[in-house]
Amino acid sequence: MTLSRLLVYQFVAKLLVMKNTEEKSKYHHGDLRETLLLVATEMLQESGIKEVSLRKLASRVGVSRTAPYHHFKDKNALLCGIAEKGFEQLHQINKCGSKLEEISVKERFYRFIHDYIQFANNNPELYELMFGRTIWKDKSSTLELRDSAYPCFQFQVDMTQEWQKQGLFNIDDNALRVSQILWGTVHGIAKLFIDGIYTDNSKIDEICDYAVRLFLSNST
Amino acid sequence: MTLSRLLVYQFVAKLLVMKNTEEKSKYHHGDLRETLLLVATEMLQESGIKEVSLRKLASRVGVSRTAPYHHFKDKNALLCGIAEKGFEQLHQINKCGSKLEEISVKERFYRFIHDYIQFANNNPELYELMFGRTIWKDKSSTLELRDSAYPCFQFQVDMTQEWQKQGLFNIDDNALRVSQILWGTVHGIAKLFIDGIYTDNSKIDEICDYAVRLFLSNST
DNA sequence: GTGATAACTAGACAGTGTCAACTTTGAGGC
DNA sequence: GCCTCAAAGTTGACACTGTCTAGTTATCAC
Repeated sequence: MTLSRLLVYQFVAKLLVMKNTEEKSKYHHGDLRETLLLVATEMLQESGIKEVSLRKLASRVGVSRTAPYHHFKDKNALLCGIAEKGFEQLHQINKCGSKLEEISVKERFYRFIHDYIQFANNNPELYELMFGRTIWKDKSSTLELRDSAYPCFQFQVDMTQEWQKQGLFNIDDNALRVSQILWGTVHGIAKLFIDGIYTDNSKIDEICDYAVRLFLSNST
Repeated sequence: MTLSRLLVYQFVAKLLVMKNTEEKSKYHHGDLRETLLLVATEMLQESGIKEVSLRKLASRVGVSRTAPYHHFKDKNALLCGIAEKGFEQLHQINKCGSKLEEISVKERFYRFIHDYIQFANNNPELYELMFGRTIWKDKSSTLELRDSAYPCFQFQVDMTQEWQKQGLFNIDDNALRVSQILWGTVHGIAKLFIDGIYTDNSKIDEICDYAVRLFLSNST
């Protein structure tokens, strides 16, 4: 709903900017909110969250220091906006992986673990932000962020339920709890990698292998 | 308790300073390095890493803004110093848990998981610092930090080896890899709790139960 | 056209980490 | 006991940061 309104707004804004001449005054940017999110994500991926400052962002986009405040309540809201898109991406990856019907359940389970950790590894700074306390602790998470993150969380529980039905895990176990352990595992491994404690990236496949083995040594 | 220890410590430090005359000049603090670490840890636990600034710390200790720079190269070095002590604590907890010979291996395994997550939960800000990218990424970790952290990491591998010998895990598996999965799991769950994504602390015991069950459903 | 209002700007303030230059102090060699 | 010197502590300064207030400009609805 907010998204659709946003899209309408962007469309209108672009029309307005291009209305007469392409060299229309730039006092109004036209699509500043989305541009800010894009450039901020770029800065994040390039040089880490520590280098993302509203002032640098603004100057990079070509607006004044305080312009972003008309689109985001504060810096936290901007960060939530970035994380939002991250969750949409991750959700998409999970959905794709679970759809592969030509491979066995066990392989799909491996794929989930592997793709998850790979996503974190390919987008370390984004992942750090998405699951960091900066945006989650102290109820600082935006409503929109929660709207984008919760379905992603829920999907992991749904997948676990599916795995139970297919015999990977005990059907009598509480799916939420099992999912919390599984997610904890991939999250923990991902974190240890991207935080620089596990350093040998070339071992990711092997580690995923072991994870699958430890969890499934009893099944099938 | 931390506070009382701090006060005792400061008292002793002051005693040393006042060795001869009680109104000895306070120009030299006497034990600024250790006091800084203690008070900084306090500030960290009280109100989070975001509230720990060198200037506030200095004023709280009663010295000038730049005094800490004579004992720590920069803020990062101070944070490493705090984390160092955290690792010593965690190592101690692990060692204690592994010594309980009157309970079964399986119970000791449960205790490891439980105590680990409990430690993180009791010291969320400290744990966050200890394993955060702030001090680990970009080779910013101090030599002293690594000296205190690596034995702690190694101990988890040693424990895993012990568990293998006792039949909890396949003896032929690579102990390092198994340990990486196990540690990943407890680390991930701990992080999800302290970062505010898993919110129901009352479920910690149950979650630990499930973790043990998932890993050990094949053994014994 | 005419408000109203959304979008944007500049100025200001209180923070931050850290560098350089200066002062005080205590310990060790004479 | 004095003198030196390095260690410990000081103030001033700089370049940053997020965010508030007040003012300006462009655009939309009427």
